[in-house]
Amino acid sequence: MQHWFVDRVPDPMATWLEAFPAAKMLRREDIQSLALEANGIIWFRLHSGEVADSALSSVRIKGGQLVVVLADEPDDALVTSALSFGASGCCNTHAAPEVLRQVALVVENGGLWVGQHLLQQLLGTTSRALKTGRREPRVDWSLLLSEREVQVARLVAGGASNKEIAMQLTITERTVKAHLSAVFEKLDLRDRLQLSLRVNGVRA
Amino acid sequence: MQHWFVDRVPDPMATWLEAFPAAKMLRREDIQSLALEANGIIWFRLHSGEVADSALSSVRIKGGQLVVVLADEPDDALVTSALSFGASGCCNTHAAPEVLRQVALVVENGGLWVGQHLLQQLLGTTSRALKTGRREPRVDWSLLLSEREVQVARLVAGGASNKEIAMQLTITERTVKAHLSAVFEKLDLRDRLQLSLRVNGVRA
DNA sequence: TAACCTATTGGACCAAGGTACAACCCGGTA
DNA sequence: TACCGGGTTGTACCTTGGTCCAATAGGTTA
Repeated sequence: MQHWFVDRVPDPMATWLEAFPAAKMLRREDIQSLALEANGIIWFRLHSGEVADSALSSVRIKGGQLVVVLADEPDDALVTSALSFGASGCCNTHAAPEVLRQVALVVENGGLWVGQHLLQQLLGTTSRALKTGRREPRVDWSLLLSEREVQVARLVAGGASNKEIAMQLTITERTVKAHLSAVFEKLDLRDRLQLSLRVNGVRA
Repeated sequence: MQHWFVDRVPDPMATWLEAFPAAKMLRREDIQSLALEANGIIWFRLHSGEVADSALSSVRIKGGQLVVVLADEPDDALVTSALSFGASGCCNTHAAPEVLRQVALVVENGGLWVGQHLLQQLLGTTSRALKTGRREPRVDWSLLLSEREVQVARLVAGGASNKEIAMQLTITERTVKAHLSAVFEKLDLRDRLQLSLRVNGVRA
């Protein structure tokens, strides 16, 4: 699964790369000329003030191509217009890496990703689940760790080996182990696979 | 995150345990007396012919308690009534373990899980993403493996060690390794963490 | 029947993951 | 100043994961 991030500027958000290290950046003007395989997700960023229609019209959504809109200021109107244009979802530009992975998970399985507020509107019900205020099931792990430990944890969760992490962060493999030991201790996990499940939200 | 499966019968579906090995089974009559912590998901099974209202009325959805309905024969009416009753989603009783994990992922993050058909109805749009017929992005891994290899792969993906898998399947740890080597070979993966990402759909 | 796939196991072996104990540097704080 | 936490690294050691080569056995298919 390849990920392309399309923006007006060539620099990706740090969170995007954290979510998908292998992702590629594209300028909007480049997207036309490039032949993208169908097997991937295009993340199309909409800056503040932009509307979905005019910006997205430059993208030819070919058969099966999945598009997710990253909105600086998402609202229901923007989401619906994005969906009606053929996008598979819409989320916040500054969403955390875990959220982006979750969105990708849903989208690549043929699902649509819409915000809760919109769903509530659409359903028109007094769904309790929408009102229980469960906003923070993920208060957890990243808050318990130091900044460096979070970096290591995310890379591990993405499948990287200690050696790869060491190179990426330009530190010793030994230091990676030290951070990981601290992470395991703090989160009460026994190995990197458990950590991956925790970070990726697959807790069983 | 604890999972409880509530059914009229005490025997869980095999897929449920594959998805959440640590899940607990409950009879419907037992659910009242049991004090369930808020930190978990209740999977409530509706058999063929049952309607959400009458069956679900036995469940007291306390503050923050997450409920997902497992329907033998889901339809839009059932889903909407389940949601309006306070459930966070509704999916098929016989859904694959990966789908169940995905549903859990969405729900525990405060999302709602609804079928695509319903979403299409609700949106009333001609969303292309809903019509591209992308039903099988996951044609992949399980079809490439033998039955035994699939079992091992799922347990690995859930975070189990070789020793644990060996005990669970009552085979030697050596045999587990053999199966895993075969799995890695067939799926072109390098280690168990990559396998976990693949099975759990976290491919970056 | 021969060929083939799957499941199973053994032994040897190497690589990677993880722990224990200890040390250094640095910035903030009591 | 002394203390503490975070980041860094080292040595040594143990455990787990994974591979290679090899073998047995049951079932299916050409």
